[in-house]
Amino acid sequence: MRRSEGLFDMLLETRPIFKNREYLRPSYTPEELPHRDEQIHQLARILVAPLRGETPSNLFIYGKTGTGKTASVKYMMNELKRVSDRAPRMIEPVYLNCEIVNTQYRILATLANIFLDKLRERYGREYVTSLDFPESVPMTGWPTDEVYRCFFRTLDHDLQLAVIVLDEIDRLVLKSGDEVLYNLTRMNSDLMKAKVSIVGISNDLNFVGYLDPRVRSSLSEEEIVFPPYNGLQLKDILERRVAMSFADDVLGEGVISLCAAHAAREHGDARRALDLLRTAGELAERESVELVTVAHVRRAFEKMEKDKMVEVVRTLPSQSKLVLFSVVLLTEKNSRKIVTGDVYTVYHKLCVQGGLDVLTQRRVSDLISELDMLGIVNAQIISKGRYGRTKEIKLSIPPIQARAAVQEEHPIGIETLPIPRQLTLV
DNA sequence: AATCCACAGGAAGCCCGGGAAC
DNA sequence: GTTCCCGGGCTTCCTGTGGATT
Repeated sequence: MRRSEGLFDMLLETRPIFKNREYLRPSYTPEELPHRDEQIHQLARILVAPLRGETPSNLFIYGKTGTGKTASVKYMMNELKRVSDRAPRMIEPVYLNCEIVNTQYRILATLANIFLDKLRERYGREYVTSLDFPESVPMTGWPTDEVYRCFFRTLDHDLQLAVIVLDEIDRLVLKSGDEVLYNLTRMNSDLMKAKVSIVGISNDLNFVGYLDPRVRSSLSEEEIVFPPYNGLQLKDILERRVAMSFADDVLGEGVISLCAAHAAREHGDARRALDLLRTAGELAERESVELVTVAHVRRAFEKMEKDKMVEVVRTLPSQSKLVLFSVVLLTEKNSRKIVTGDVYTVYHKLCVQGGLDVLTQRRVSDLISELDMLGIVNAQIISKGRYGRTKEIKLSIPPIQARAAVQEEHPIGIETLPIPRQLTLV
């Protein structure tokens, strides 16, 4: 390269890989949803009721991650909103993600605030205040029934239908039980003007089993299942997005197929396929080459797996890190099976060495289960007959990676973990 | 068949921090 | 400031359990 050229010249000379990478991000809601016609049809059939003035049935949607559930529902929400002026009553679709809004209180408070805002939009601030409505419901502090009453009153002020979409509803029930759902489904019998319709979205197919029978029957009046995409469908989806997001002729032979194949293996997750494609493109871009190859896809796959894990471990609370580190040490030290008792012994030692609080074995056992759920370790309950019942724990990630992630620099203000270079085991 | 190990994991309750209202 | 409420992390106490051993 000629020295006289500036720093950016080379980068500018190479053709860009992307036309617009936004279309590959999970935040983008596509305008058309290929291979989901049947599901969208069902959705429409159920949600058409409010346009005729009836209350639509409550609805349950199942499907693994990345099968287009959220996208389809958001699409339907837009459509509902668009045609709602033709309906006999106002239709207000509301979307809540229960991963974030995950307690009864928070759900009710969020809903109350949303509908308070809508009320003010319609009638003006002064009128609403004059009716003795609060400015807003605080995100903590009130008794829950007070929040419920506030939401109820706000909602019932107008002739309207609230279509409440609860995404990742399984998270909510797992964490806080089904009391909210019971209250929400029961509302209709008390509301004078307004009506409520619940749309629950769940990744977990067995989820209804956990529900109170009363909630179950009223919530799953209608059900729609989103099956995973197969390899061909994924390929088709990718091709459509590629046309929008990548420059022409920058994808090498087999790139799309490989992305689709990877995702098909992971229960047909379209989101992952798109992420993979984008990351592969970004790797190629960083190398300033003009062609994305299957090698880029392979490296993108490895990178994503590793990033995901490092991030999870890095953000672990320090006690969990210590438990994980105990497993790492045991894995490095010996080949025999690691059980809860071993981990606790090492963990205890680390705590004493570092002058940290020592948690009880009961709690550590829970922490191990959490690590298991995060996919960092694999904990299986085994029975050794006379020698008890315990969890056999294996690292699911290479010990070197785990060690590096645990030992990563801590943010300022958090105490350093007492991680020794060498540990003498008992 | 009875025993017994080494825990699993449920239930209840404590403590603390944070926010709101009084 | 005090009081109330909520949620999260944790402990204490407890009952349950698969299967080798007695």
